[in-house]
Amino acid sequence: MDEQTDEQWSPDGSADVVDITSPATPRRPLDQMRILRAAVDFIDENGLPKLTMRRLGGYLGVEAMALYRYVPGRERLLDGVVEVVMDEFYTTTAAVGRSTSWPEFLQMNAHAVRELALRHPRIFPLVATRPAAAPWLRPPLRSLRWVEGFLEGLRAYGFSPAACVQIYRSFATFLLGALQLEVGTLEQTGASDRDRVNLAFIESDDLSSYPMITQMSEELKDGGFEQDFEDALEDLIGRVGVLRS
Amino acid sequence: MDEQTDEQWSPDGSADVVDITSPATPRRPLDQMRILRAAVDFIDENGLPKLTMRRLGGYLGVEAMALYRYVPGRERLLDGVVEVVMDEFYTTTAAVGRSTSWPEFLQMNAHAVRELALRHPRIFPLVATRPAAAPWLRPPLRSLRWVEGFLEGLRAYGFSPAACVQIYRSFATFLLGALQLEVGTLEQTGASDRDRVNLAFIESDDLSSYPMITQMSEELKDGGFEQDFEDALEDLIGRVGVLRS
DNA sequence: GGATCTAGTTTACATTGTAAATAGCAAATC
DNA sequence: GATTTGCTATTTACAATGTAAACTAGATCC
Repeated sequence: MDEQTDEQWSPDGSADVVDITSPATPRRPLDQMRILRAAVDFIDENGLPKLTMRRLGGYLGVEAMALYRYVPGRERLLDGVVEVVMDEFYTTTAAVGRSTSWPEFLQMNAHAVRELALRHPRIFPLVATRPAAAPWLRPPLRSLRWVEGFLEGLRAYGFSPAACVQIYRSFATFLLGALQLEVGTLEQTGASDRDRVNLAFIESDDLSSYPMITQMSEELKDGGFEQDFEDALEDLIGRVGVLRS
Repeated sequence: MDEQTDEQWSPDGSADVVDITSPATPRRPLDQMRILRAAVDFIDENGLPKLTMRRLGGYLGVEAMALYRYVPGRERLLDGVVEVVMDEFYTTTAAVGRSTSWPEFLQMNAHAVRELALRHPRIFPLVATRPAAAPWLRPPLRSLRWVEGFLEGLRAYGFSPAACVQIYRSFATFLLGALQLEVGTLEQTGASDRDRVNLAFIESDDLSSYPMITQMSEELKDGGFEQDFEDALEDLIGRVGVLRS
């Protein structure tokens, strides 16, 4: 199987950089960054469980073992994927800078993280759960550079150092909860498809025995993640305001 | 590997049952519940990555394939693990019932979930991230029975149906964020141990280039999860109070 | 020419999840 | 009693995985 796919890399060359010799080979040599970005794309397209070293190799037109020259192993590769995504996030966010008011600053940052999560719904769980580089970094806000900028921004708005840290933490908690929840519903069941094998050992999923749930099924049903997010964010901002004294 | 065992069921009826190796059961027939509980214990002790069908079999004194008579596969087994843990949670929580006031009701429930997370720190991520039975169930509050009781409680305190649902959602978001974060730090690095291979492709973890972080390193360092949890909970309760009108 | 390095491939192996066939053994049937 | 039936666990088997080690084709330098 694994048809190995005929190299869909356009051999366009286009390398008019300082490169001296002939670009005879259509195959650009591998490098760490290219592998990591390919992994990001691959997971976006096919999901984490499908990412194997061999398949990622095939995706890059290369044997699996070639990857090991640039990446210590699958586990570290996933760490790298997280860092790449967070870097992308950082560069698209750094421009936000100090806009006008601190509430707006928080708003924009929150929305930027949400967009990240929705742009990479199958990677976000990794961002959310992998152990961070430093133990005090709190996922999903785990890029040192980003945190630096965030704290700097808050400081400039007049918050005390202690308040800045507090805000960072609340912010992380809020984003992790809200986005993990939202993103989790996008990935519909993935592994366990609709074969309803008899694992109903504990509770019946017959709703008729749950009157409250039945009664509120209307309200429960509509997702309303966006609204929830905005509400909770608004609330967080309100709470932060108190810290400003 | 897989030592341990050496199967000494004596074929003759020699009565001395002393066997040091297998901990509890000499030879009771398997059943689904026993397997699931063993899986819970196993993950608690050894962590999810170490749980393989063969090892779980060995843990129960049985070959791997024996499990397949009672469980459709590894993926479903993990679903079952989640359900077992949530059931344990439900039974220890149901007694809480309506205590005195709704703030206290929320407090006790929140603390119960936190205790669950801290009692099973290596299982909580499963509870938090596996797709739930119904799409509107929000992890980690994913037991129908529990949700029913929760809504019932809130209703009895006079909240409107819409408010109940809203509270359920905020509650889930808060708990998911706070506990996932806390539990995540307990499992220190797990996969990637301290071999600092050169994956520092993007950011240096040299703190000297991050003045804000350095400046606030004091505040950042201490975990303070307990305090964060209580604060955020208090805040959530405050917000819920507004919904009561 | 060689020698050495570089970047990728081949081969190999232990471990995984799980399908299929098999064996042990109790109760049921003759 | 002997034998059939049914359940339960084991054995065997296989494809897929991560990764170590050996190998190889080309580029670079003496």
